[in-house]
Amino acid sequence: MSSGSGSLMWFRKGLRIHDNPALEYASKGSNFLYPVFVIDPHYMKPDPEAFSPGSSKAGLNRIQFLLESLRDLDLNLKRLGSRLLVLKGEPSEVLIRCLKEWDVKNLCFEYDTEPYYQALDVKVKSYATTAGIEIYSPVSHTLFNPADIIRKNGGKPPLSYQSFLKLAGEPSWASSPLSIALSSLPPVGNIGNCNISEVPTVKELGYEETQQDELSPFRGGETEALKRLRESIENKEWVAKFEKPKGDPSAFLKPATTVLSPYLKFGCLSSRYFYICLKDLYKNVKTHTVPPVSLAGQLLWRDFFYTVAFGTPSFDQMRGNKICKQIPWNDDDELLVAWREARTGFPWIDAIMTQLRKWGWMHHLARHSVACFLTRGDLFVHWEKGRDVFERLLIDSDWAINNGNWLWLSCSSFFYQYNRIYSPISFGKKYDPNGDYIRHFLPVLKGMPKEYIYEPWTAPLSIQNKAKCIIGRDYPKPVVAHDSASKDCRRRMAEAYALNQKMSGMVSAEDLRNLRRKLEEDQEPQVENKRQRKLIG
DNA sequence: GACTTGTTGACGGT
DNA sequence: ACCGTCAACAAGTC
Repeated sequence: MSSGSGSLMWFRKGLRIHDNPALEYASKGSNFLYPVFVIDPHYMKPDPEAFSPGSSKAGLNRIQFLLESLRDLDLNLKRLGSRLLVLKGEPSEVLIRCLKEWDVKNLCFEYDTEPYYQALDVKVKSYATTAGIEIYSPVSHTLFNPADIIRKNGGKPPLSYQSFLKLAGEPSWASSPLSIALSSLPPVGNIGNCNISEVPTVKELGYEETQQDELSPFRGGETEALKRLRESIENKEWVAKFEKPKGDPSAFLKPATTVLSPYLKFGCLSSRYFYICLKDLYKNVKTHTVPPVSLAGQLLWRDFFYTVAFGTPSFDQMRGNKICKQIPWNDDDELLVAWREARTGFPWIDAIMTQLRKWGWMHHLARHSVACFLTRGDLFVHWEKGRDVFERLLIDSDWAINNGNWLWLSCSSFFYQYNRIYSPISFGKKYDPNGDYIRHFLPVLKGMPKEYIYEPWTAPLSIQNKAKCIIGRDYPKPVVAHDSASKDCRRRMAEAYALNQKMSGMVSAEDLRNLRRKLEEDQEPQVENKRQRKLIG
């Protein structure tokens, strides 16, 4: 590194001071440091056409979470004698302009495996290289470098968690201490003619205050992340006994998991620091759970999906994705919208979708429930459509993990037992027989007795009257009958799997069209979707 | 044979 | 009455 000149620290994810190798490198031996975040209008500007308040890419909750994270980062930088320089525009253009304008010898940013950043990095790196600017871009978002794991596996990503674990082993950095604290940072250099602003508020971005009736209860930022982490690992017994599939998806006053995912997504919390804290705790207890169910196992799941996503072309779509089963999903926008707008008539499903819209977060198993319902369980709608809704509305939506889980739940990849279908009625009931979760997120069903709250359409009219909730007027009738719909989904999955096997995965668009036609022809009238909707709704 | 977490109903223990 | 455990259901890919 050349000294006596400036470094530019480009923040994208990794919105933190602790365990931030790029920031540490940028601050060492430089007289000046330019900590930059570029607001991409594409990601932040209000889009009135979108189906929920927010931009064309992100719902308002995640935009809010990001802004809070940036404000916190700015405060933490100020404590160290620096500040965050916020710029607006297409990120690579803005950054290249900064590099031209300022006296920068080092450009530092956290390496990112997502296609969006890969494409951005190509542009920025190519300019920096020709301008003689040194680039430092370390892997610090995940526990492992996905490229290392793929190399170890002979060029292909592992497709099961266990094989991933075997390849991964212990992370190389786990034996030496991480750099957790910085004592000071070099001052910001001359910013010349660049248009620098403070971190904007949602209002300054053009959002009306009344656009959303209930905002997420989770506040963004590194400070909040570390506080949440401390609170989670304070309870050693809880951490030691943590088993993911045993959590209660209906717990909302005190969620059954840590809710650290949004902080990991934006890098407000270092997954490596989290991992070290857990290892430390495990050393000091008699027994503890192990991957895949343990809390450390959850971090490894994250790395697993990052690795597969990085090593799989067209990971985020069905067509052209080698690990994805080709399935003739239906193109029914009416069913998709009912699901998205929490109008399926299944209170468990609609409550989860309402929590998603209001909080931008729901329990892992709740996500399973609604994802299964939309795709292979009941509605047979394309997983890409559901993925888009989650990607927009979740505050923790992460490209690799979100797509990976949709592939999983739709039985398109990783998991293939399509007979195992979550019941939209009984799955929630076993955790929350009283229906408190439903009553909270769907107040219209508040008065429905617990005997009927998971299937309100079965309540006698006198009960509906007493509950002040007439099904079909105050709350919708179910969009499908679960028994027949799930049976039909199984049939379609079996046919699709048979086709994939017959063609050894090389299913063409025409093959799929033919199968879709065949499935429609074979359909018995009483389970035919459109007619059924007319009968029921 | 290994693979993250379905549903229902029976059974036995508390 | 409420819990955990288990088999049956019907069965997938790598």
